[in-house]
Amino acid sequence: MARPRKFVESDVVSSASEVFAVHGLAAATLDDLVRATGLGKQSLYNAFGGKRELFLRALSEDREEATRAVSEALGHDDASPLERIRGHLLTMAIEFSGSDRRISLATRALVESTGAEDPLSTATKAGIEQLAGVYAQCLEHAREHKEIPADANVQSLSVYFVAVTRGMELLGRAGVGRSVLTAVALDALRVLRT
Amino acid sequence: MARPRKFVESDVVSSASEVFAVHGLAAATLDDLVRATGLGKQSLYNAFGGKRELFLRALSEDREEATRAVSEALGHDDASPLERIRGHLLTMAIEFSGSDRRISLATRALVESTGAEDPLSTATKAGIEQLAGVYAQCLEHAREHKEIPADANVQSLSVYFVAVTRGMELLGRAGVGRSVLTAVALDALRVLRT
DNA sequence: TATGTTATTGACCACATAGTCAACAACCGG
DNA sequence: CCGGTTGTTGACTATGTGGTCAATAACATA
Repeated sequence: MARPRKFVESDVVSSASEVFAVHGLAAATLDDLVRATGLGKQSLYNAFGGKRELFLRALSEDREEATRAVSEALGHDDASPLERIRGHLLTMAIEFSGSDRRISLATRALVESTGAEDPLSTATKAGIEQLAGVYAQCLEHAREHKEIPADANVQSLSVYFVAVTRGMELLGRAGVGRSVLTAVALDALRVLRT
Repeated sequence: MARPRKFVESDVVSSASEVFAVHGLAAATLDDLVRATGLGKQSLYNAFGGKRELFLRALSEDREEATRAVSEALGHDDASPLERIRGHLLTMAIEFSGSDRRISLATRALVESTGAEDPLSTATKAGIEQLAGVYAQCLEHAREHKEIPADANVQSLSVYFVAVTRGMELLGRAGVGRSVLTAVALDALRVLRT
C-alpha cells in the first residue's frame, strides 16, 4: 500500500551507534547521524523520533550485544566457570587498552543522563542488572564446582565484576596500557580465591 | 594602577566546578557559568579564556582536592594501613550511593575528551597516576605491616583500586544502592587477603 | 490506471550558543 | 587630580543546532 523504506532499521541503528560511541549523545550532531546513516533528517524522525530516541535505540542494541557477548564468553563449556571468567576479564583488558579507546554507550548514557528519572539512566541500570545476572550465573556454577568459596556472596560479586569492568574501561580510555590493565584484571580475580 | 578584580579566582573556579559536575562540559552553557560565578562573560574570558580552559582549571582543582582527600583518608595513624583502605572504600561506597549521584570531573573529562591528545585526557591520566601513587604508598605500608601478602604487586593493586572506585562511582550513578555498593567494596578488599 | 498511504528530499526556521566589541568604571602612581 | 592600565558591563554577532514543512516519489490495492 505505502511506499516502502529504503533502509533497514537495524543497519541505521548500528551506524548511529557508531557515531554515538565516538562522540557521545550531546556532541553527536544530527548531521553526523545523517551522514553516517545515509538517510535524511525527516526519515530519521519518521522512523525514530529524534536524536535522543535514536540513542535509546542504539543503547538498547548495545545492551543486547554486550549481554550476548558476555553470555557467550562465560557460557561455553570449553573450560571451567572460573577459567571462563578469567579469560573474559583478560579479553576485556586487551579490548579496553586497544587503540580505539571507545566508551560503551552504557557508560556514556550514565554520564550524560540528567538524573535518576532519565530513560538513559533507567535503561542503563537495567542493563547493568542484566549483565550482573550473567556473571551471577557463572559464579554460581563456579561455586557448584567448588572453584570459589562456598560462602561467597554471588550477588554482590556479580555486581563487583560489573564495577571492575567499568573501571577498566575508563582506565583504558585514560591511556592505561595493556600490561597494566591485564595485571589489574588478574588482581580483580583474586577475590575469588578459595 | 589598574582596576582591581571584584572576584577571587578560586571561588570562581569552585562555582564553575559545581556547574560542570552537574552538567558536564558540553552540556554546561556559558550562561550557567555566568549565573553560577556571578561575573560577566567578558570577565570570564579575561580571566580564564573560555569554557574549556575554565573546565581544565576546575579539573585541576578537583584533582588536587581528590588527591588530598584520599591522602588524608589513607594517611592517618589512627588505624592500620589495611583498615584505612577498608574505611576509605566504605566511605566511597556511601558517598557514591548518595542521593546527589554526581560524577567527578575526572570521569567526565575522560568521557568527554576527544582523544588521547586532548588535554582533558592527559590531565586526567596524570590524576589517575597520582591517585594510584597514594594507594601504592598505603599498600606498601600494609605490606610492611604484613597485612597483605609479601608478594603482592603494589603497583597494579594501586591501579586496581582506582579502577574499582571509578566503577563504583558509575554504579552509584546508575542507582545501585548503598548496601550493594558496600558489599562490592568489601568484595574488592578480598583481593588483599593473605 | 486512479487512489490512498507512507517515505523521501531539500529548503526552511526559530533558537540557543560561544565568543566579541566598544563604551565605561575603578584604581593608583605621578 | 590626571592619565594610563585593567576590569566590567551589556549589547551584539555569527554560527551551528535540533527540528519542521510542503512538495514529490514509490508502492499496493482496487
